Amino acid sequence: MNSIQLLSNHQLRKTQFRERVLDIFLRYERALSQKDLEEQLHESDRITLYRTLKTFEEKGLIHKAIDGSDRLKYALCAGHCDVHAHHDHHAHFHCVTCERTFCIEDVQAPALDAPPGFEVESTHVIINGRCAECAH
Amino acid sequence: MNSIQLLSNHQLRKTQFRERVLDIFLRYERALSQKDLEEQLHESDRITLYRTLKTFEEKGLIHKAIDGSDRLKYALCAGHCDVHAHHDHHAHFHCVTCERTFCIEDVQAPALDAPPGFEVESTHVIINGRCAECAH
DNA sequence: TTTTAAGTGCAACATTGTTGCGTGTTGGTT
DNA sequence: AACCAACACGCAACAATGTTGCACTTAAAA
Repeated sequence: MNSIQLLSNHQLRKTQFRERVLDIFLRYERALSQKDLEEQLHESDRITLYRTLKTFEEKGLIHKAIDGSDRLKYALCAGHCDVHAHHDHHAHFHCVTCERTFCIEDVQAPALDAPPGFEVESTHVIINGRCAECAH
Repeated sequence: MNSIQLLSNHQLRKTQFRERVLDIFLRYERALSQKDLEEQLHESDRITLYRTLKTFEEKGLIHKAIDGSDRLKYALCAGHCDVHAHHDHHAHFHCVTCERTFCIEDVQAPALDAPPGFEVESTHVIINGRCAECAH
């Protein structure tokens, strides 16, 4: 999957900026904050990036990666999300040392007993700890 | 448990402001954002509140309630947390309609297989959905 | 009651989130 | 190939939130 395919699959216009952003996601394969992206995109407009991420999220290319850090992060969707719904049910591993966040596809959300009357829509699992590089 | 006991149990000076903040937590029994608190505390200093919450969190009176919303929230700890460590392993239910967040003590974090070399420190479970009041 | 370590409140600044608007670009249509 | 309308971009501006420094006040220990 390349950035141009991703854009056309999601009814988005192909622009140089969007391709650059998607290429970074494809290259790093982990959740990235806006700041992470700005560091990779030499010369980029903060607002354009903000709106680009928002659009990508709405169209189902990327999803918010809740990791418990203060900073909002995004990660590429596995592939079958679209403008109607996201289907990412994996866990996010957040390294407390290097602050990087990884998607862990294997972990499923637990079966749960919500209180009576509560309607469950989606669940997220966040794991805090130290990644392989920071652990030793 | 009242606010004065909570403060002395955690080696914190008893001040009027801290008592007011704790009373709100005791009254509402759910996770509250700084803005929620400001609305209850008529006349309060934003910075003092910010530092008060930070201190409470460090001393183990309250914990960050990660709920996937943009706003950081805090909730009272169950009781056995202190300056050394937090021991809150419950789930947080975040209502997508009214934005309120509830601690769900019954749900445990799932057993998990972190990738090789990753050290797990803590896990969080977030449930998004609609609370009893907003569901019907 | 005195002392001092801690808490409070104001000012100031940094960072991030968000919107409006004029200009440039894309992709479909003529 | 040229045109056009919708969309995307980039700048300005503002809002909300996070954070620190400092002077003044207060809690609690001596």
